[in-house]
Amino acid sequence: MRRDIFQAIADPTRRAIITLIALQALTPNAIADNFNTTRQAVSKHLRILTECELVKQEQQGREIYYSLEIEKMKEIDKWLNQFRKIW
Amino acid sequence: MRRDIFQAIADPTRRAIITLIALQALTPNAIADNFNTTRQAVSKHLRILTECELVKQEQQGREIYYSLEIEKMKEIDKWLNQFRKIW
DNA sequence: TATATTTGCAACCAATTGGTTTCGTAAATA
DNA sequence: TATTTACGAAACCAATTGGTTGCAAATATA
Repeated sequence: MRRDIFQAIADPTRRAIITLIALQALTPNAIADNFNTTRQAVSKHLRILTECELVKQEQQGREIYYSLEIEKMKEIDKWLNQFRKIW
Repeated sequence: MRRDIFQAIADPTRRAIITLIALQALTPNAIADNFNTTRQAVSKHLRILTECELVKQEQQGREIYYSLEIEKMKEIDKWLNQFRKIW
């Protein structure tokens, strides 16, 4: 299964999740509350984000807090570098 | 049909095409020669890239030269800005 | 004029996607 | 202990994707 950061940010809901958890760690339910979607749908997005290491988890009792692996975002920035020489 | 720049760069072949035509305008056949794919497949990728205005065409006789709309690439950079405040 | 080349476009196909429903498990609470 | 809550995972579904084949139009060449 192809799973890279560019595919991860292709989905608008995932981009919104990324923006959301960039500021603070949130549980799947808390994330779902911010969108017009179900907890399960968010869960699937989180799995994809986890698989490409864009997101890290922290278990706290029965809750799991998700937050952004900000370092990974720099990979997009790195890819853009080749175009910075032009623009 | 959803068609934005993030979805456009999700495909690795399209990213390679973008890199290729960033330096020089090329025809679909010339682009296809660079990959292990057919002219028609490249053509479909070019259509997607054109639809989200990442690519511009220039007709020259029966040939069509495709080149990168470099300004559009800045939209990705713009989206990354919100994370630059953090990293 | 007849033929070859370059291309876009439509039809089709298998694989993947985003989503839902359902289920099982683990932790908190009554 | 029984119930509720939070969650991941699996099965399933419709829509989309990347790719192919085939064709028609336009330009170049013999």
